[in-house]
Amino acid sequence: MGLEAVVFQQDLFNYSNRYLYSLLGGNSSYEDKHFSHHNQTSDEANNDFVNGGYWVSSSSPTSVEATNNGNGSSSCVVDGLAVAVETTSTRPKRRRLRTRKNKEEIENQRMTHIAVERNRRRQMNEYLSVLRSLMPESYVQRGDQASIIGGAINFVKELEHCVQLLTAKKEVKERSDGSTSGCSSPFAEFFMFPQYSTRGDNNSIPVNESMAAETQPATADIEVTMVENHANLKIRSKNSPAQLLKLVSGLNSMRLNILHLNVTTVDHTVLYSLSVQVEDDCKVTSVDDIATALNQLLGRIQEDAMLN
Amino acid sequence: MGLEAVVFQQDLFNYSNRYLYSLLGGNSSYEDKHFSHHNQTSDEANNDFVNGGYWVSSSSPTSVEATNNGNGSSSCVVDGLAVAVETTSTRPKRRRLRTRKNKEEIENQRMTHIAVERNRRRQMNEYLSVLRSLMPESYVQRGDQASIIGGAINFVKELEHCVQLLTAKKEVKERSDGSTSGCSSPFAEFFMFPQYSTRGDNNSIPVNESMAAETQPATADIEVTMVENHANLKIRSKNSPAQLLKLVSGLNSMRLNILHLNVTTVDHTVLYSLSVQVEDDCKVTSVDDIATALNQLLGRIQEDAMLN
DNA sequence: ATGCTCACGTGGTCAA
DNA sequence: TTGACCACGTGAGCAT
Repeated sequence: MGLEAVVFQQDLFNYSNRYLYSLLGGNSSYEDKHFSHHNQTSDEANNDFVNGGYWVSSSSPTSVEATNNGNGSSSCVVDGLAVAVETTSTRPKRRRLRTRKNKEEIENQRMTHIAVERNRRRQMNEYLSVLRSLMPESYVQRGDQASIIGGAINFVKELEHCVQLLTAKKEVKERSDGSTSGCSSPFAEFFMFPQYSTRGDNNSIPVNESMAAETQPATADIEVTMVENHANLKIRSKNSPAQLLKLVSGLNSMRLNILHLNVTTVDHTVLYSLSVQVEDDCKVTSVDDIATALNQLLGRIQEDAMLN
Repeated sequence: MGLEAVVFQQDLFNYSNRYLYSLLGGNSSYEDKHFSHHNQTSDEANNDFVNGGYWVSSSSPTSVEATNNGNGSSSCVVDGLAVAVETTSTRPKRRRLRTRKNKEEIENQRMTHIAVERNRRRQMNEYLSVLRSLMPESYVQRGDQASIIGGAINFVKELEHCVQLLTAKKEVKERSDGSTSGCSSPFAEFFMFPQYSTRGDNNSIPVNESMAAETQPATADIEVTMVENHANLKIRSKNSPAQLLKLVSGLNSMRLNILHLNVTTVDHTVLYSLSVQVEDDCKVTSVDDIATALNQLLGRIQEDAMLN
């Protein structure tokens, strides 16, 4: 292998060799590159067609393959170079061996670098195609990847606008007008007359009649309303691990049968909104009883979270 | 400037001049490059800030401008090159002129190409930053541009889900009849490509590769989609006592952290729609794994309900 | 021919 | 050191 001869015929340019290599490897052996690589890329393409339909993010096998192919082609090219220069070099062999190992390692790193970079590009394109797939056609006329994310911008704006509109319409249906402007904490606007509230400025509820609540502090915002044997519960609290599990378990043991449940998490605040059926053998039947029981339950859950 | 001397000390390689030039120009003479080009790029930047702020998808004006600027800067460079060639070459003058013109033009095109490409990259980054700016913080922890569009995928899904929910709620409020194009069973329209389905007419998925699913029958309609470590789960099943409790418990023990959960009950059919975060120590990471685990979990829950 | 887009290989840089 | 990310310049392909 005359590889080393080429590399060290001039010690001056430590880097330019790499460039010459890439030059010749990139230009003269073009068909070589497109042979060794095109197989790979077409395989990838096929793979993506099979997997991509179902969105499986398996990136590792292809990258390994790419590395192998890259090594194969590169060594071949370098051999070609070596023959031409072998006649001109007269260096001792020791240095050649040491430096050869060095070069090998550098080549190795280089190939992994190439593979990694290729992977990165591929993942990006996968994401782009996914993003494109879940947008309506009109937002992405040009398949251009800049246009895709441009269309995503518009689409997100549109969706947000849509959500805003719908929630506004829903809000205006409930006639909860006006008081949403100064709500600093999330979900605060969901509570009209909470039995328990963590907010200090407990306005709009001047004399809360839930005297039972005063014996223990509020662990969360809790609002309970009831019609016949159906109750609507709204709970806003800090999130904690397994909170939902314990809450559901507690309600279950309280003989409150969950019909609808909606939990929404924003940052570390979570809002539970549920409608439950008060079973016949349930011990707590009034709104205040339920609210108190909920407050105790959430207090226990919080304590649990503290300990763990 | 010793740059050109290096470039033309060998006439052998017709292309390598370009490469060596770009090498030295790109690496060693960093400040040089940033002298001649930076005027241009900064002008472009200003211009794009004016246009880009308004979201005008006009790629042509900027490109034209880039071309002009590229001409100016490139001619400068080429002049420098020409001087260097005069001293070392001994060719007749006619050819020199022709080739010089040729070289000039090629250099010209090259510079415009560079400028265009640079513009393209810049525009892409602008789009990315815009897209990032209008997403909540939690969707884009890592400022990575792959993560940005990954987060955008999640965000779009979440928004779409939200819209679907709101419109569905509005619809169901106005009319409770199941006239949605012949869907006999409720919630059937929520499933696009379920991994498990209780419906016999499993059309539109001719050869689903999830062979693991066939080993056991579907206990419910289950659809899992995933992006990064966020998964969206849709489950439709028959209602049974404490089903939700067991489901939440099961997900908890599977290290699937529930971010959003929505359960809706109609008659004896219940639809769970939840978005979960796949924790780092989770054993099931692929969509099929999760779907299979869900199917098993629901099967166990159903068996439990049978016995009690 | 020209413009535009993309994939590629590469060097620089920042953090673990 | 290593790995991840990014910007860069460059050649190819595909449209106008």
